[in-house]
Amino acid sequence: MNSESKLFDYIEQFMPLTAEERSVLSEFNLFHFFEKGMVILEEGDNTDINFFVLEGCVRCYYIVDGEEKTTAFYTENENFAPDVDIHAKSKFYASCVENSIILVSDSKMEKVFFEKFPRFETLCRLLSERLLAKVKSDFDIFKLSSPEERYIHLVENRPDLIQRVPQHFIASYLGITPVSLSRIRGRLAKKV
Amino acid sequence: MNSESKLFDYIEQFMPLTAEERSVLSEFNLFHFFEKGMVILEEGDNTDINFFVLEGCVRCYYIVDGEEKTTAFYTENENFAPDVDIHAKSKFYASCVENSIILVSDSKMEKVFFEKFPRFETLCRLLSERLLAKVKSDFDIFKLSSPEERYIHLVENRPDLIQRVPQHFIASYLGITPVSLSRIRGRLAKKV
DNA sequence: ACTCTTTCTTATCTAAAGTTAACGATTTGG
DNA sequence: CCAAATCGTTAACTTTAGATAAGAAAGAGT
Repeated sequence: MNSESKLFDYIEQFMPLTAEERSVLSEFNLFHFFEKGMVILEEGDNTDINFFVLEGCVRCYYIVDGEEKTTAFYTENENFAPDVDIHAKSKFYASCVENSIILVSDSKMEKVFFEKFPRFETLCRLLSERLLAKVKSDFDIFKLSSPEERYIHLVENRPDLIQRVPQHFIASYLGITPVSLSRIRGRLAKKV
Repeated sequence: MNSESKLFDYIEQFMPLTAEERSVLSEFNLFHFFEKGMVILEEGDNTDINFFVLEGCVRCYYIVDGEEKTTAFYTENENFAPDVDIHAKSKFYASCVENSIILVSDSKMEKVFFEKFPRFETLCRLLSERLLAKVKSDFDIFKLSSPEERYIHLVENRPDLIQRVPQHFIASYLGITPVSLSRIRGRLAKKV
């Protein structure tokens, strides 16, 4: 299956696309291929940009005192942007954990599309609200849990991440150090 | 200033309201007054409900093993809903930390209003996207910080909360126990 | 004023996370 | 195929959080 049909398939989970909508989407030249390790966003970059991961895995991280601190992973059909304020500067970096196909858009494309197809605005509002609820709920669970519980939760809910992402990235994603994560894994292995 | 003009003022930060829009908003009977301590949402409640705090302060919390675990506070001009899926059941509680004026709406009202005034959909999308970015950023900061740093961050960024909310609620909001927060405050007091 | 609750602090002990450093194992690049 | 970098584990030690209990301080209700 090619990249374009993956995108159409994803959108059609929520609403069917007309031929015209497909064609306008195609004209945007949205698709970009990035190799593993490539940095697609840096601190200080312009924020009028939106990423939608069609295939692969992207890691977002801050650099604090020279150290990378991972805060998020985005995989198939997840999207992210550095900031809502398109005139701001990004505070974090993003790089590809794997070879990835990513849709890159900006507010101008978005505007054209929303004006041409207003029902997309509804879709985006719903997706945005849904995502907001998910992030809030994840945040709640994070606060309610100990590091060990957070790791268990991740293993149960995103087992793919454990497989495809190096462990020291997972550690800061869990808000702990790599050493600490290694110990937690050791403890859990003994318990079984 | 009455409650209604506070609402209009808030919306007009983003876009001017026509007389008709104001009148439709007024007809909805959105305004509700709740006294300090009142529980406005319980675990298991229907989720087709949306709260917008016009005045006062609401605390959201889970009950885990019989203990209240606070995860969020909402104050002036902040809104929240128990879930995006309006057919779900709420997983958390919400109660008023202070006497509060709250706008309570549901998806039916929302739909009527969106259909009558489509540009509200744009406003809501933008607000939702903005909020999403804020929650994500807060989550990032939370993960990057130790409990002590999180407390300092809260004191610097939401000093009002420290004043108006009992400390043991703040503690679980910071992901720690009340005892631990008390110690952190003790440590910080000595350092100065 | 007095009691009862709520709230916060303090102390003790235990458990776990942070820090640093050292050691293999694996991967990467020449 | 070797050298270098990356990645994960382990260990020693320090710091901090969790659990529990006890007590002080402040508020609420009678």
